[in-house]
Amino acid sequence: MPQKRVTSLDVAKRAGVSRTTVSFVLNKTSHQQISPETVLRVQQAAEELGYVPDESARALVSRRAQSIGLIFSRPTVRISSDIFLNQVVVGLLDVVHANQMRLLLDVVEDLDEKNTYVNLVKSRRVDGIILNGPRFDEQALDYLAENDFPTVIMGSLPQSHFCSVDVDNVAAARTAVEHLIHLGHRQIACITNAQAPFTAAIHRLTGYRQALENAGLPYSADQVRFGNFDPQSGYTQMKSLLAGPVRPTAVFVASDVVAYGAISAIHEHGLSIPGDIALVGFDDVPMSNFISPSLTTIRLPATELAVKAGELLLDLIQGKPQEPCQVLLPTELIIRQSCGGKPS
Amino acid sequence: MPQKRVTSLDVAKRAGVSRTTVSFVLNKTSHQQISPETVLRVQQAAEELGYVPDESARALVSRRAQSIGLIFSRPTVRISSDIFLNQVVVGLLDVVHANQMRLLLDVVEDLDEKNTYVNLVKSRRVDGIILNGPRFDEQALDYLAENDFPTVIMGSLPQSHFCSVDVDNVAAARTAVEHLIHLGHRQIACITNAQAPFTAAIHRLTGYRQALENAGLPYSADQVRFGNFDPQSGYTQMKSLLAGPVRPTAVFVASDVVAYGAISAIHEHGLSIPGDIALVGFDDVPMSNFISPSLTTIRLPATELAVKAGELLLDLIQGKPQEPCQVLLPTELIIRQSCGGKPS
DNA sequence: TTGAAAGCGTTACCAG
DNA sequence: CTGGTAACGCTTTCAA
Repeated sequence: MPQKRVTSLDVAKRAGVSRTTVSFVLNKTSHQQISPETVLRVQQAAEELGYVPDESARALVSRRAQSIGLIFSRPTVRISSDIFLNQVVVGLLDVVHANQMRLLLDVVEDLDEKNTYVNLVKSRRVDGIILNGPRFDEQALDYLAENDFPTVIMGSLPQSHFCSVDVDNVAAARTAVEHLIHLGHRQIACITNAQAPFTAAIHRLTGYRQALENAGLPYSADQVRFGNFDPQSGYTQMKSLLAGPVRPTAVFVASDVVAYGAISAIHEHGLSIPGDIALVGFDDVPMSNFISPSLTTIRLPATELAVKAGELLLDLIQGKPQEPCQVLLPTELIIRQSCGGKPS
Repeated sequence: MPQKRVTSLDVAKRAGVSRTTVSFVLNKTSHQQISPETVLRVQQAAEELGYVPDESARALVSRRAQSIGLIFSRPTVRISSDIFLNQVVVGLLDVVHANQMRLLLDVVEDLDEKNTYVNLVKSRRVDGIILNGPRFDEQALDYLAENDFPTVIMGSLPQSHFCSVDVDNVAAARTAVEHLIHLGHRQIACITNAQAPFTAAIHRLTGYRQALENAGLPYSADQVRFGNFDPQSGYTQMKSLLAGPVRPTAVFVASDVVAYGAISAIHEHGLSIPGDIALVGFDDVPMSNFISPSLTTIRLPATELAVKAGELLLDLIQGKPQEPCQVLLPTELIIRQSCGGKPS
């Protein structure tokens, strides 16, 4: 007989009070004044019995699931090598812990209408949702918007009125490419972090283009490739770039992890970094300081973004008026060895 | 007025039937025979109204939370750079999706008694638990054992009777070190993947020791360091190893990510890999094929482990008799460049 | 074949 | 200050 449940009634009996009183004590419902000794008796009884309230029952009546959903908007395969996500989880875990809540994790695959986060919302399993890495074609969000369900976007979705937390991807990418330009590079290629539907990919690409154009350099689609979250895609796209008619002297890879693959392809081609080709990444994931060559990159405050998103969401859930709702956190160019800006 | 909830009663009214019928239709309770046209009418009504049952209510009465908990037994900081976890999440997500369940993520920090998974269990938030990376001092598990709550350990916990899914860490580590020995190395150091309380760390260390002893080589604690899940620890411990009196010609690093740090330290010391020092890792995370030098390592079937763990857990939850409950999956030595076993 | 009614364990209102 | 009692939305037994 597993799970001999302890209910609030058991606690009540043991403490010689009613269920109501137990509830008041355990929830610190201070409206009602309860004698200190009763409080103690109840607490003791609860302690002895190892009583923990049933969350389903509590959720049913309080209309609070006491948990939030973290949704990754991408196929599961694209999660396997994206270390960036770990930092998001860590940040969110901290926030939910601080608020006695729980974290539910899910994924929405390409345009998968069946298993969307809308179900999560409608079934009241979560009190709010954080959508990570939105795509332009995000459609299920409309429902959330109409019902103004507590939602925070991690990333940017133009023309949406959701609360969001992000960095200025355009500016950050521009900074990365400008660094390359200042170093004297003129033939600069770009491998994005993800496919086109992902907003961050387009924004970083835009930054790349702006930097080129500001410097009077031509932008050519021939020098652009789309990565796909993992090193393999970086490897493949870099190969493709190297097979082209003009070899770039520098590459801006809009994701560190994708850059690892690009580095491998460059080495395999017998070229050196930064000697033959300079490289700037994006994200500054924990390994980037340790690989060879160490990667010059844009630091993204991943955990802070997550924490901010979590806090914003909790405010939303608690109905706190939250107006300046599009938060941008700063990025930073971290100069290491991969573009020769620093002694090797 | 956010969230104008649609209840089963609304559906019933619209379909011109009772709540009972709605429930029967939607849950395919085939015990009762319902006329096909009624079924259709109900389904249509539910569809039109966008009805999704309230999970709290359902959980309360059915005593099923329809979700499982994935618990990482380590401080959150130790999650940030462990890409291995992503694969676990991916595998589990697949399993829960296939079973209309959800995945709840949590962490238990060092000996943190307050916020343990026991609460998760007692509050009925999850129907079962997967504990990833157990420590020897895991104490909260006792409660689960006593109440035989559905639990699967990812990793090994000696003397426990829980279902578990793991690889043979001892044998795998032995294989890795034997590879080094066959290559002619005699002075082989070891950096573990984690601190001593983590069972996997000790098991891999044991494999290292066995390989040495089988080959008649002396085991010396001087040649052993404890990593801590991240590249930084690998870097630090490798520095410490290099500062010692005897320089190893090979190092077995029981985690790829930790190995990245070790590689960096070796390079910084002006030594080459595999020329001066050969390296074998453990895990075969997605980047290891792309870094320089590419890492010879033990492939751990991470996703498969997770899937197996998830399936085992679901069987347990559904009360299916599950006797051969300690599953070991095979590992494989992947030879790349970091120990010179393969042309560079 | 369908419907009425009784809970599931909690919170919260309203008397005592 | 404390204790009945009515919800919360669903499933399920039992009648009709």
